[in-house]
Amino acid sequence: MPYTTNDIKAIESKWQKYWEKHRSFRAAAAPNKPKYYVLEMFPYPSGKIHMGHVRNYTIADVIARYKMMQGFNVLHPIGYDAFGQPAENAAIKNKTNPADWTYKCIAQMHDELKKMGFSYDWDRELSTCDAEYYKWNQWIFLKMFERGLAYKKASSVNWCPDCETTLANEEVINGACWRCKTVVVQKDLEQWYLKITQYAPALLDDLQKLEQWPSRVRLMQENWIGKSYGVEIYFKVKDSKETISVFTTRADTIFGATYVVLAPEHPLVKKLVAGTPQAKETLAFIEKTTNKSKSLRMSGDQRKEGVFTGRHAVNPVNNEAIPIYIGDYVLMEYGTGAIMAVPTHDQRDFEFAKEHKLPMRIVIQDPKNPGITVEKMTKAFEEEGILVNSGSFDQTPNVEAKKNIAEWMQDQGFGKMSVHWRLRDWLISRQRYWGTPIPIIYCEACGQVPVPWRQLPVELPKDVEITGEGGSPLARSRGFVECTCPKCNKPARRETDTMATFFDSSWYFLRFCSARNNDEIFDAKDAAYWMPVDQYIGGIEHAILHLLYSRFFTKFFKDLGLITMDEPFVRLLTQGMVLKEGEVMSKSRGNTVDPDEVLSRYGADTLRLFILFAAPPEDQLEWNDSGLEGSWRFLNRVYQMVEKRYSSTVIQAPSSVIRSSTPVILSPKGEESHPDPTLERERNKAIKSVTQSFEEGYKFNTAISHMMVLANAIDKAKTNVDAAIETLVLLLAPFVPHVAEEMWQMMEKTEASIAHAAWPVFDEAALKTAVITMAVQVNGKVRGQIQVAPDTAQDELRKLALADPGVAKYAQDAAIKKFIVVPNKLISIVVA
RNA sequence: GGGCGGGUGGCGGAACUGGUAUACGCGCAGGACUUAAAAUCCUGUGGCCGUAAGGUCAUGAGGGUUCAAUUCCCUCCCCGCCCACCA
Repeated sequence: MPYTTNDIKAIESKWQKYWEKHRSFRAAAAPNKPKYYVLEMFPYPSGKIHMGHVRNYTIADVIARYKMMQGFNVLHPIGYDAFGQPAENAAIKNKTNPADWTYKCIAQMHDELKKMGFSYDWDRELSTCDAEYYKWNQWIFLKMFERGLAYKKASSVNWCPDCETTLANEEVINGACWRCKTVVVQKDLEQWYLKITQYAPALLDDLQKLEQWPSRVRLMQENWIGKSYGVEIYFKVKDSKETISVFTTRADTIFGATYVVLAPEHPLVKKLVAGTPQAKETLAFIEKTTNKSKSLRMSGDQRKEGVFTGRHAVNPVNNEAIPIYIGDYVLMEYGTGAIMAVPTHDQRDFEFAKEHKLPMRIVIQDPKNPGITVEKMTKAFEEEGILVNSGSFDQTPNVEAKKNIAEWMQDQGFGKMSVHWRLRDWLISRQRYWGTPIPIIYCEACGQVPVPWRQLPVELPKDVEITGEGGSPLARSRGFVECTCPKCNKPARRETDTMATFFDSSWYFLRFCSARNNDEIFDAKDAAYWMPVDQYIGGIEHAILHLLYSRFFTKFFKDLGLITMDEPFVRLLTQGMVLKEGEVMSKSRGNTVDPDEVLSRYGADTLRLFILFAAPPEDQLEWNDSGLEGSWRFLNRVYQMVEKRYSSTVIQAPSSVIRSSTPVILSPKGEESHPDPTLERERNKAIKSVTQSFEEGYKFNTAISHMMVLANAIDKAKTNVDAAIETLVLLLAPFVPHVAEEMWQMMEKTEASIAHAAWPVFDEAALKTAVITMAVQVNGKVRGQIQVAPDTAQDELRKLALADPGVAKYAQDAAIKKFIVVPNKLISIVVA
């Protein structure tokens, strides 16, 4: 009797209740038991889960359940990344409070996750917007403040006009806000930063330890941190006491420098142009450029604008006086904010030089085009070549010269070798309400005063109206702002900015180790046992942001002596996107499939199975309704197989359901003593293949196909199938936990729940066959097949192969030049 | 512009270390059951030629190495993602 939607609903809710009642997935540290920490990137609680969540968490759940069956002590927690702007936007729209809205969403989300049957330890569930959680954000901030790692500075920052808040560099994507896509502008503001740059070397070097991360994520982080070796070269300004320091990675081209360019924001600019005829024009240019949005200014193939300052600089290597320009293509934030321009060997300089008719000089000869002149160049030559016009360095390959010239300049005092990083400090202040208050008090007499430990948490006031306008909402709460200085007891005011929400998610994996501990951020013993996270799963979009910040926090905690490991995530899996009709499923595109609808029609197990079967976890997944139907069919088939065999304890289907007319044949249990060797081989093969699919990179799609093969073999065998069915149910358990539990119960096994039954093991000997099929090729083409005993001798193989009629046709009368045997697989005969 | 992935039937995707390409599923076609349909079950299913046996061509295109190439090498085309005036 095929089960129905109602049957499946009954089965799923029955087992969900069972797991809840028995707290089946509660984890407790057990120092003598091997642990496994599986974690998915926790969700923002929007209230409804989407297919991306379902995919992410299903992958994690299968891994968690598999490891449980393998005997690991598994920690698999869940929580909510609950601070952030959507709650504020919703509050404005619905005239509610962000807290009320968020907690309502969390409750909904919680129910949806339960309906998927995920094996979470619900006792550790947490929300970052709980004061008992964000209290520790403040604690961390103060620890950083104490060590000078959290500091406030005025600078030009990224500002999203739509969100009305500042953004970190990592949050600016193509010059636009990562959340709302509004073009980001620059603003001069005093803001809080975390000194992540102090950890730049460790963050870079330790990427090597992350062998089990996708290499592209490591590469993306490497590029983001952006270490480059080069030389800072000092150019004296002619007729002045000033010196311009430029940074270059191309010391080999120093003899080709024909001008110097400063960023418009460079502090020296105003001093240099003062009193020159060019002063007015220069200042106007600076005004114009700095008002331009950063994204516009940085967009690639733009005309390079700039002006001459009227001053000259002296190239230390040849004492040439070269003009000093200001150009919009030079960025103040990188290097020294000044460059030496070598138009012949740098495309950007080349374009600028053409635009402004500046001189050029070739210093690296193109081996493919040795006679070329400056006039004939159409673009910069940026490849390897031999140095010319470079004094005593002439005729050296430029790669070699790079090092030699750098050392020589350093010896001569012309410059010093240095390293520059692309990574900037992390701007964490946000002018928003729904986040962790930054625990700082401003006192006229004492300055920035940290909130004393025992006063934590600094709680978010509830009486703030959220309007979405007019700066930090907290500034409008007098009760919040007005306070007394902890040092001198005089009236003072609180910081009204809140922390970026990425702060919250940078350490939640540690909190999960002791989620209910209110005396400490986490228990050192618990963290030592559970950490690091063995398997982390989430989207590639966090390749830089969240993963880099989490690594930074982990290193900081290690320096505090709280933990001993220096990397938080041993193994990372970045799951692919869910597409529909070739496009990413998203609300804005309106092409989403609601997991709830699928759930109410097919149940969680079918959804889980389909999602895992349709594509390897890292690849994109194309949604397909008939594929879903196929998964339903497969589960149904297996269920009937078990039901037929073990009858009685079946969920009673509603009477309205028309039952199949075929009578169920009840066979007495325990009658089998000699399993069919073919089926036994298939059974062992399935265990081996499914286990391998897990161990070799979580190829769930092939794992499922192997289970299907076993199901097909059971169907074919008809009798003596008990052992094979049992194996199939066990293999299915991590994937489709509810149906597996139900089938397990029908089979009346001793373990009450299959979730903690042992993962099956295979017998290598059972995989052997008495007869194997070998393909026979003649001149590279398969012409026949022969059945032989394993490891048959060559002579025998030769005889048998040539006796095959198909082979004989091509090889019989010909002279055999070669006879190649791939043991137990293939024979290749080469004839003249 | 730079970097990293990819390109296999009508579709999602398999293929160990170079060893019988297309596992498994979807879809499709035919059949069984049914008054009929749904569901279920059985059979077939890369293209071309052939009644068949069989032959032949196929893993983005072209070349190479090899007894043997989806896999290794060279040239090129296309798609996706990330970074991008970083000196």
